Amino acid sequence: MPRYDSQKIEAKWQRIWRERRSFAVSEPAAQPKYYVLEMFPYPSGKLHVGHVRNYTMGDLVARYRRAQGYNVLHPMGWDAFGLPAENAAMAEHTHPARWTEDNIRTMRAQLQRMGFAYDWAREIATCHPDYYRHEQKMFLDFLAAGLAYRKESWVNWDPVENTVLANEQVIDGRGWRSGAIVEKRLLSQWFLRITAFAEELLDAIGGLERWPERVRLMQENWIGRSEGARVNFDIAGRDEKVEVFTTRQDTLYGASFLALSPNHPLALRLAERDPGLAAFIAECNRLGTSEAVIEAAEKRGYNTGLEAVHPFDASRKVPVYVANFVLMEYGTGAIFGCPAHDQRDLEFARKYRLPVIPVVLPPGADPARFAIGETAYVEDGTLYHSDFLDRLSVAEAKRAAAARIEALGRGERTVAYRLRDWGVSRQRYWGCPIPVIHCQECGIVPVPEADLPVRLPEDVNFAEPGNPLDHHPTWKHVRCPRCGGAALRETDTFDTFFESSWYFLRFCSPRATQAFTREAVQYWMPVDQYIGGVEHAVLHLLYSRFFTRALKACGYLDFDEPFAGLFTQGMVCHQTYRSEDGDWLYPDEVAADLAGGLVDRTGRPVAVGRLEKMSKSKKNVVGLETIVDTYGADTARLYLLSDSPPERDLEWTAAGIEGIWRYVNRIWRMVDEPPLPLPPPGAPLPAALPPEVVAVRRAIHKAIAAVTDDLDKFRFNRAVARIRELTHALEELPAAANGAGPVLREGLERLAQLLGPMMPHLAEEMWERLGHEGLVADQPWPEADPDLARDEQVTIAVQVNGKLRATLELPRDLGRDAVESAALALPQVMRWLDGRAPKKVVVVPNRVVNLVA
RNA sequence: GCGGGCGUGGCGGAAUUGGUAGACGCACUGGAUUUAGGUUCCAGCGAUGCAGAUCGUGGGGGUUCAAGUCCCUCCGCCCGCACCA
Repeated sequence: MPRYDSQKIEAKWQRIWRERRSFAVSEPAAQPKYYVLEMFPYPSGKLHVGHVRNYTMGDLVARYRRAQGYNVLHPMGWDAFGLPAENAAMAEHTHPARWTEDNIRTMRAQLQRMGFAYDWAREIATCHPDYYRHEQKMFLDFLAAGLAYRKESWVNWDPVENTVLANEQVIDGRGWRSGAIVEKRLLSQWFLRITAFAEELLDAIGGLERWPERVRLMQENWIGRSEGARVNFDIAGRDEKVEVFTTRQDTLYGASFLALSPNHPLALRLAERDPGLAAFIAECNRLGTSEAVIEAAEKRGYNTGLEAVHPFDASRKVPVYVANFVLMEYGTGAIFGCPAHDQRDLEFARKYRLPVIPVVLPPGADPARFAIGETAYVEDGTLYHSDFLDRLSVAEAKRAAAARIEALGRGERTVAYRLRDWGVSRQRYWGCPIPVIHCQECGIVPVPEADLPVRLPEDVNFAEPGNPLDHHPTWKHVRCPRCGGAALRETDTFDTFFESSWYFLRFCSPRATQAFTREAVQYWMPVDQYIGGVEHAVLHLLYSRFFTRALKACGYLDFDEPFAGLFTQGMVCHQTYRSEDGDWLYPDEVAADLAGGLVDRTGRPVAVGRLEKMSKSKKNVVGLETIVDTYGADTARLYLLSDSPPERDLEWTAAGIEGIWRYVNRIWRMVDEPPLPLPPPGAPLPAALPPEVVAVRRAIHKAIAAVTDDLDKFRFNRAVARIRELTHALEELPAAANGAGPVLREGLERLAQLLGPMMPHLAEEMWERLGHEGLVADQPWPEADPDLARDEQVTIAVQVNGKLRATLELPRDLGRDAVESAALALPQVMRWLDGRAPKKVVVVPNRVVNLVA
């Protein structure tokens, strides 16, 4: 039996699409626009099957919307700056640019072999000066608008690599690559003022209707809005104030201490004359900021000896501590402690024997006997021991206390956010240079626009540790653009999230001399359907939302939200294997022995590990080449779309891909050697068809309706199941019946169209074999005939006392009485009713009839 | 700790949103074709039972003519955030 020659056929259609420029788009067009985008990849080397799931989904959406008549923008590019290129440069003695270009070439070819309908004329790579020059300009505009600034801040510092690490790059307190214990270090860094948009970013989440609930919640939590008050405490005997932030101003009468962050300005000043405090602060700073370190660290404080005066009652004074758990970055870097109503404050108070004063009485509790034990009371209740707040609820007391604070001029209501400004400086070579110059005389001087781009030097040395830009012999030495004196370039580069925060705009006019043209962005944006991994829920997706607003503030564009619809796809997983020595093995290094056990190439037993996300480190990857060479791109694509719902993880198995391959060949046989002669294209259907042929036509139109609905709702696995049902129906078409040929033609044509977004090469080949001239990709999406898509006969479940006893085949929309009498006439029903008349009859039209005896 | 999600055959999953539980597929079993394997075709495939039938969607309880779906409660797994004042 001839097999489907995927290699030949796929290459043929890829060539035809390319020659016809089938997927090139321009704006404006008469049709409505649709922008589909998959999160662009980092060119890390080679793609494996795990990488292409979201591209397959994006391509499905692009081709489907195109068939529906939209002018579809579906671009692809490369998020090309990043640390792995530098690591490779060091390990393999190559240049990051070269390594990156090589990977891009490989991965581009891989994507092209998958047959994705990208407009390759719009391809971009963020490491090219033609791309990054625009973000240097944006940065200068942000700087002028006060949205970028430089400040000293505490960062994770890797003492071996000599660079700042992001929080994500610190694992168990150690650098992810060097394994060195990460230090806190105070460094001057560039920041983007994302907090200026905190409120707006939070409020607008409500309007992101086509975003997953999960992602919206994660962003909400990340921004972390808290309403409260800033309150000033006077320091007794000094002309000094400490401002604290609190959300529990209602519990001020329960205050028993103040705590300052180790990096609070007052703490630092006190430390100058208090060696004990200085030592305590130094120790706090030695500890990293990672989760594990924080978890292990006990709550510790240092009593400064100062006393703070209660804002409502000058006769009350509380001690002032410096405490390791108070964050300088949140609120004001100082808190007041109310141990009775905050668990952390309670633990601190118990340790340092500070008073625990309950001021909120739980409902029904006896004020004379209520006491705090091991657990702080954080629920609602009635205020007591609190002067003017007595007898108020927590909410009322918050309002009253805030009003009093404001009336006394001791503070004000305020809102605090968890969100911090985005530190964008990295001590790295393979990134976009930050376009500023440091001049002894003039301070920080922006690089004049005429001098952009600030290009990376090509002759760099990775042998020395640290930032190659910094120890490059000449690059950083420049003249100050303002005074002309000797000055130094900024040698930090941008965080690579900078590039990905606006690439979707560049795709709209990728060859424009400016970052993007207003017209193109006006036409294409926002992205109608964005597809990517949930791991970017708060990073890239939040940064991009911020960037869009920042660009709007600088006059670049006129909208706020970049992504109207977001879909987060699940990962592709695969079994892991380990050799006797504990080394990971690739799936193709593992074979079954005669007894059915698994062995490696030397015949030694192999341990089967957990099902895990495909990753190079665990070697549980299946190369894209292997699969495409053996089965073709379409088979891989259909596998990635079938079985698992797109948002859930998918397990890749050899048996699964074999199953899809069998199905591909089954479809292929139907067009290669049709079981009955097909009339020429466009031949009309006979007027009168026998019922069994009409049934097949119904199956065709039901499939069209169901698949269309499923694709609209991102239920790709179900759409595949519907298409397989259609395949069955066509196979069962009675060959001898009148009209069988024309109906088979109709069925195969629709099948080709429905498969088009999923298996585009097979679909084109089918279309051609069916005698059509043009491309199936250029055909409009089929429409279901509503009369055929709806059944004329329906199966009605007949229940007696809620249990299924029989089914009835009846005409659709038959009257209640007729359904009831048909049910009552059934012998099984008569038996179960045992001659009695039902007490109650429930008829659900076209579904069920329930007879209650 | 806080927030969210999930739990259906041996497995991935479906169930018109309260109306025939298990679509579609994987694996498996039997048969046909084949020298054989593979492919292909036919049949079977939740559990118990010879059968009529009974039970069955993590456990328990409830609402309803009717519950995988709604409510309460417990159990288990997964993800995110986490000294945030």
